[in-house]
Amino acid sequence: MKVRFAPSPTGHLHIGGVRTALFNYLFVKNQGGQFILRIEDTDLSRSSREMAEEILEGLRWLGMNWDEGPIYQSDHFEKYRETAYRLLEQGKAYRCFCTPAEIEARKNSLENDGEKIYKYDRLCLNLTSEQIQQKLREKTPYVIRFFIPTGKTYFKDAIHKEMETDNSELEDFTLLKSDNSPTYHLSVVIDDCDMGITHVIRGDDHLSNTFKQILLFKALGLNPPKFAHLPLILGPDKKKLSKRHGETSILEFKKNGYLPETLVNFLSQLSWLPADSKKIFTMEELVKQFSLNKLSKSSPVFDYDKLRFLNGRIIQQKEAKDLYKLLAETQPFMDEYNEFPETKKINLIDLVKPRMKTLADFEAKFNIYLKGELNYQNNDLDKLNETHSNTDMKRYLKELLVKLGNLNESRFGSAEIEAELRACAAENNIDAACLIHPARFALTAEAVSPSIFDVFAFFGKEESIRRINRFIDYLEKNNG
RNA sequence: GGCCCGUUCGUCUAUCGGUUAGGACAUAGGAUUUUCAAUCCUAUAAGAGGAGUUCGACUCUCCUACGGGCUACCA
Repeated sequence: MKVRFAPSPTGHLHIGGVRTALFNYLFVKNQGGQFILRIEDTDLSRSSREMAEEILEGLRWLGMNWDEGPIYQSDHFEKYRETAYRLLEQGKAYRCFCTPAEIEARKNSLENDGEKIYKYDRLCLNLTSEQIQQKLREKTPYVIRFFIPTGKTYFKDAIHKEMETDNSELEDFTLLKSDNSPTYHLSVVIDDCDMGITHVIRGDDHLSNTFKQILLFKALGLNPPKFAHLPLILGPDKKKLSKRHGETSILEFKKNGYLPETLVNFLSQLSWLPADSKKIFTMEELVKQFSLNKLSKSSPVFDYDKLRFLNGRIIQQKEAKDLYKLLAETQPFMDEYNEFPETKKINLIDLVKPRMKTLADFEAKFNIYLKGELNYQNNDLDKLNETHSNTDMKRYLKELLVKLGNLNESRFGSAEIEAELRACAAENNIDAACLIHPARFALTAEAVSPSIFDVFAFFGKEESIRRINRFIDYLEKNNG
């Protein structure tokens, strides 16, 4: 068995394309076959090598390694041309000298039986050989059109079941453009055949095209592969998710701090439900249980909430040292922390990771915990003031400083600090919260943090005291 | 306009003629906690509408509505 993922490098690799690649991958690995990567760059003017590279990078990042390729269609132009001319000689295709403008005009104006014409009217099919020779001598540009035979075309789609159309619905589509380059239909059919593709798994947007391609396969005396058309992913607005939806390039997700496992798990749950909806699966586990006929036919909507949820869960499950590596690889802000010891950074990651939804979320924490960028003027302080006056905070924090001062640097651990703090609260006849909340804000300038005692321990005695004093100074300078 | 595909909680989905229509995300409440997150518990919430077939339909058929796709010398 062989499948291919065949993106065209005319834009970024978007999430829909990734899903198509993933389902191809899961299917063929489950079957023990090969996954081939083919770059459909027949439209030279719109394709670029940079985009192709980006597609490869995206697939690699997600862990979908291909067994063959990348194969570039632009390397096979000669073959496509030959095939088109062979069909021409066999009378299965014909030259068309009409310009796009002429065809457009006829489609718009001509009506027979009050019906609007929506197909090419086969004007050039009736050209005599003299007329054709004349046009060729005049060097009139032409395209080669496929002649759609009469009859009906059937195929069985793995997801949509039986498909059928009357060939009269189909247009004599172009095989070879006037610049001698092939159209998509020609190149896919030839390549799918040459590469021995057994299953074509692609988006629903190709469902109608399939009839044309089957006719082409048959005209060439070839057996069409099996087809499976995946429902298209919709954006939150229920429109097809595509480049139009903004930053949907897969690498954008990487940049924004999503993990490959997140995308793979999330995407695998679109149109399919891997056994346990609670579990996070590895690629291997997904491969094991994948089956094409368990896919749903309807279009799923892309849900960012769920994506974030999954990403947060996966971050939590990761070891801090692995997260450190991932951060270093994907998040440029990490460069600003080169002078900090690695163990310190890993400790911080361990401390804050339960609250992180994306790798990018770590940046704010690094700022606060390592760089010490404390901006006291924020809403959190206002909220804090609702229950803790500045005067009280100052007083209690000073008491706390005394207690902390008694602690030996070597005994500055979470449990010891908690004991000291609670003792301090008891002596002053106040709730521990009256110390904890101001302390949290003094250390982080935030109302939310990991366990405050762990935060103390992370900073160590010296830095903890420094930060508290800094906050006290701030309070003294601002409204006493 | 024509042809095609689709339609179960707000979202992703389970069910493959007989279920109190299940789970997950989100939302709300509770437990826990120093805060938040996490975790655990609970709640809210669905078969587009209409005909048929059947003892019985979310499941099969048809119609309508809605959504999407295709209708290029783009893929």
